[in-house]
Amino acid sequence: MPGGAVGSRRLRSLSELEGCVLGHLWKHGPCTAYAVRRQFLDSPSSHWSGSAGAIYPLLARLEERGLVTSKRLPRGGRRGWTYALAPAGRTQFLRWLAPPVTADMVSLSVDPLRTRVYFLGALPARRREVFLTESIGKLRAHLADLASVSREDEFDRLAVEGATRMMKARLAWMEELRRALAGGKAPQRRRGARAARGKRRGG
Amino acid sequence: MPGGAVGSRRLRSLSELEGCVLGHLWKHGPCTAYAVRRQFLDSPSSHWSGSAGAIYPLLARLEERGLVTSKRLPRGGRRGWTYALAPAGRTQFLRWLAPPVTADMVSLSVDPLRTRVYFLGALPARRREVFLTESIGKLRAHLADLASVSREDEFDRLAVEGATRMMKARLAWMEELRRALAGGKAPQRRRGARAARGKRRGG
DNA sequence: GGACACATGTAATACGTTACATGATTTT
DNA sequence: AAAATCATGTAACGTATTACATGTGTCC
Repeated sequence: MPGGAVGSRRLRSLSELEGCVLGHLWKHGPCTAYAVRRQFLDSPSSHWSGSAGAIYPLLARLEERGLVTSKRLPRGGRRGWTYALAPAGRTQFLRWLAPPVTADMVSLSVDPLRTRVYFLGALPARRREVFLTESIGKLRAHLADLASVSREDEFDRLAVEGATRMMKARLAWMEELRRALAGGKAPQRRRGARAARGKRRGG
Repeated sequence: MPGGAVGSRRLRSLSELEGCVLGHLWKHGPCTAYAVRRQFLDSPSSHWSGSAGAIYPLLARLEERGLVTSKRLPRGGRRGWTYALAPAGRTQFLRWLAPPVTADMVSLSVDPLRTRVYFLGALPARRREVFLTESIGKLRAHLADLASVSREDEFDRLAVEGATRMMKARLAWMEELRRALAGGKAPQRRRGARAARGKRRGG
């Protein structure tokens, strides 16, 4: 989420992405910007693309704030730097990691599938079924992918376990949804329902 | 997610927020920008803040693209407009709503709680417990809030059911996590673990 | 009739995205 | 050594956020 102007640059708390990057540095030790990118590039369920345009400037900003330090790459002719967590960065990272737990941390983020369910009444029954079937298929595939993501420590394992549980809940929900809509009591399936609703609307 | 320059402005597909706004217009008929804002303002688990700076310009852009039409408010001296879904907007909305289901629609978005679990090893056991306990408490409160959000139609009900299921999965996961970490086999609880890990890191 | 919330915007800012431009390394 | 891929960035862009400015209605 793009942030506005908040407080004096130095004291601003970390964004989620900044926290993740600092966390990577904490967990894996000094590394290049590209190694950080790869974490996002490789993850099947990362919200961020790990685009170069995000990571390189972000690390530059973190260095400007004194949260990381950089050294020229020692090996070979490759230009570029390795970044390491600075003491101030460690402090900020722990502050970001620890309580208090804010409201936006517990609330669900946007879910494109759920969002569309709100408006599923706009589709004829046939297309709804196609949508649900396709979603369920992709959900299953994604769940299978989750099983093979790397878990380098106990906490990775626990976190992936959480992701898996949520994916399973989402899948089960969509399966029930399909059953409910395909079965007897499908809402708005009687003839003329579409036209009748159309009159209420603008276009 | 902030988008880059993609294709010619006219043909660009809708962002999630644009889809939601058009969907609101489809579902509730013509209304003011503020009424749209309220949907986000009132929802306890919306990713978007519904800030004025997001909605007013967004509706202006949609009008520019011919997806909505506006009329001056008929009632009273209040300035401002009501927006209605235009035929082109309806078409685009249905295109946004329907298949194909893309990968980013099925993958889990960022979850601040889960993100932190990856790095929970950075906290001493005591602070971990505080974090988990506090999270669980807020999760329960949020779940209670979910029970009272408005459901104006069957699809609202189904969507909220999905949100509830995911929240419950998240809660159950965190409860188990707390049990696992508090109980016997807590990782890195032996003395000196922190210092030992510290040597690996930069700070 | 002043205080206060509601409603309607605008301004400045930050930042993640795509697309592009090179340089280095490996493959063929 | 030409081609392909990996790694390191930069540029332009869109857009959500916070903060502010102002007008309108309601409540004491």
